[in-house]
Amino acid sequence: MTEQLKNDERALEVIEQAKEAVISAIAETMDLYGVTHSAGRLYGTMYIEGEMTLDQMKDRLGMTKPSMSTAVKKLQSNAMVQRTWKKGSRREYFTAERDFFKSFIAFYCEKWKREVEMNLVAIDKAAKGLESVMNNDQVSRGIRDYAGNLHEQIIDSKKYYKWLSRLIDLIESGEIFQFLPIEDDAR
Amino acid sequence: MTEQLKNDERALEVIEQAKEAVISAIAETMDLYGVTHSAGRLYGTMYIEGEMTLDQMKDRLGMTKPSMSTAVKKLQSNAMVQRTWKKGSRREYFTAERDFFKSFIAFYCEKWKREVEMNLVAIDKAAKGLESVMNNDQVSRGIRDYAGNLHEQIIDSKKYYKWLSRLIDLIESGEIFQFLPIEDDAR
DNA sequence: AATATTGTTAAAAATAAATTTAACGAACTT
DNA sequence: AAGTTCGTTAAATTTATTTTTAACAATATT
Repeated sequence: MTEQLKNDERALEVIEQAKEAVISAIAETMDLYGVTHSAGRLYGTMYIEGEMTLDQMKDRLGMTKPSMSTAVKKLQSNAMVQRTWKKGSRREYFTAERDFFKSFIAFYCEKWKREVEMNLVAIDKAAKGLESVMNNDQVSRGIRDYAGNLHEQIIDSKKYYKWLSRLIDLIESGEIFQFLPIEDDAR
Repeated sequence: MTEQLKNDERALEVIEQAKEAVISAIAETMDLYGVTHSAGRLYGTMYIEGEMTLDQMKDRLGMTKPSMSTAVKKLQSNAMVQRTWKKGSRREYFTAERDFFKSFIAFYCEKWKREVEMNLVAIDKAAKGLESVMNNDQVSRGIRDYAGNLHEQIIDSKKYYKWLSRLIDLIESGEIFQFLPIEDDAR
């Protein structure tokens, strides 16, 4: 083996370790937010390796094709992975969203929207029931007061959901980057 | 049974349903962010019922004390629940953070900080390895270029982590409420 | 038309996570 | 000091989730 080949081999090993460090950090990070570890690893791998097919994924991660298929679907549903078209090929290629700002926006806004929606519906439903108790003078004072206190508490929490809703708008519209610009000095 | 008692009973039933709606919505919401369903239910219950002991929790949720103990610890670690002191009592009382803004800040900033920290460490480590390859002229051109591209990609991603870091500051300092005030018109 | 290739679905197996039972330990009470 | 109360820890159990194996459907290739 020539000197050159040995150097190249060592270099490739170093590169693999570098990739591994980044992929692991991404996977662990995503773990924090309820993404399964292997979906996180897959995202990290695609982020580093670029466009991949299901077969490439299964070889790279040492898993089966069905699990790649489901993991990729999950990531697609979070808008963290997109399917890409390759003319002439029947194969499906997938690309990780490389712009973390877009991933951030898609991931959080999606969840926050569901949070706002679900809770406002529940609050309105609960508030109606509580109001019917509060306004029924056939009911004991103590119980009506109790309903009144609960009512006040849950109505008050709407402030938060409305604020969250405006935060979503601020982020989705990109307006947030006026207050908090992306800086370019990443040394 | 008197008419009054029947009305009260019905009213209490309506109140229970109202609570249940709110608690379920909170639990499902927290599920989205990787909090287990029962920890979510516990938080929701404490949010609605106020201060509780472990024994009250286990009775209310129909679970055992050890699971309440661990769930409450998890919630405490997210700053979503605080221990409260009761003079004269040896018992431990716990209160859910009722200010959702505070919960929001504690929950996300905590995770985002870990995300920034972990990834910046990994990136710096990876970048060092890649630089050693890029600067080694004993290594083939193609491999050095490959390392260079990876290097550029991961260094570029630091922009995002730095931005996220500034977002954390903005939120933790409360400055964000200047741009995005809490509105009080929650009708 | 028969055979590959590619991706998905469904049931089974393996793995991981949550929950309980049981036992312990600390702090108070008598 | 002996007995209680309250909370935690550790092992065992249960439950839920992930992963695989196996079968299938769709599309292309021969």
